[in-house]
Amino acid sequence: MNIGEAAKKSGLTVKTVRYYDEINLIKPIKNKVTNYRQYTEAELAKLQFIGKARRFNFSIKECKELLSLYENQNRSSKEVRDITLTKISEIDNKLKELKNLREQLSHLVTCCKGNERPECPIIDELSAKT
Amino acid sequence: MNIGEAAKKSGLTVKTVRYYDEINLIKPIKNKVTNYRQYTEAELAKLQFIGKARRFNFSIKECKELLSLYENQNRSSKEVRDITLTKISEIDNKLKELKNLREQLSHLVTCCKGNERPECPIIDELSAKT
DNA sequence: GATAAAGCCTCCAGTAAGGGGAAAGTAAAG
DNA sequence: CTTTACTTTCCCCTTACTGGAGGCTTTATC
Repeated sequence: MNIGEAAKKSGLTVKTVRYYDEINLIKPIKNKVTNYRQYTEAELAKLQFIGKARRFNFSIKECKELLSLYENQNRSSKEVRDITLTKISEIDNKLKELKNLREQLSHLVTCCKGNERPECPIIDELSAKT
Repeated sequence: MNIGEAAKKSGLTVKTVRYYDEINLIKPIKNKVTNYRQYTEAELAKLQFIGKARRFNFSIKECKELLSLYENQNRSSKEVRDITLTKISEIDNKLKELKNLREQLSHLVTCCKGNERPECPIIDELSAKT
């Protein structure tokens, strides 16, 4: 199938699919005459796999790893699980950081009257030394 | 003061400070002879302000807005508060998204034995249609 | 005074993961 | 035969810097 159909069926954009070719993630064969990319069903499945993994917040590099495990029938499930656990721990760190930020910002907001006057504890805090 | 001192006192890197000059965020005067950037105390204070705002997850564009409010003695605190509220709501969206991801990933992990066998519910899920 | 180290300068390239758009070839429909 | 839709490559743009090369200036050491 052509790239448009592959994109539609995988829920990715044509640009994205072309990009995945460019970075050697999913390289379809090309029609020698038209120079169009030709995607097989197996390649479509991999595109869908990548799309889903990306939605799970895996980076392209991690997607590459997962894809090679996906293609390796002799993989150990431990390898996949370890990558996933690492990702979860990254997410946990990000969550902690964002919660902390949220708390500080919302504290500032409660201190700020939010009126037409110039006195503003938020600006004061941002201006404070240290 | 020279850029190195300004960087150190603001907790930013020299590269970053130079970048802020390049994007017209904080533009110091330059010594005509040596071509060195010369930072005043006021500019240092702004660098510190930016550094803090960046740590609060404000984008450069938002920092620019906050900085102009910081410099405007006639600002209304409402303007500052509104920017901050918007930022909090962005953080909330990100939090929701990450929590959702974490839940799904940790569900997958509990389903995966993580042993030497190839059967892996994580890969299966990533391979699943839809 | 010579030299070396540190600090500063500009310019170029690269990051992640594509998006936007131009110019040109190809295919399908009316 | 023409229009429209699809595809191609190419190049620039995004965020917020970071790293490095090559070349001045200043300071410290011998």
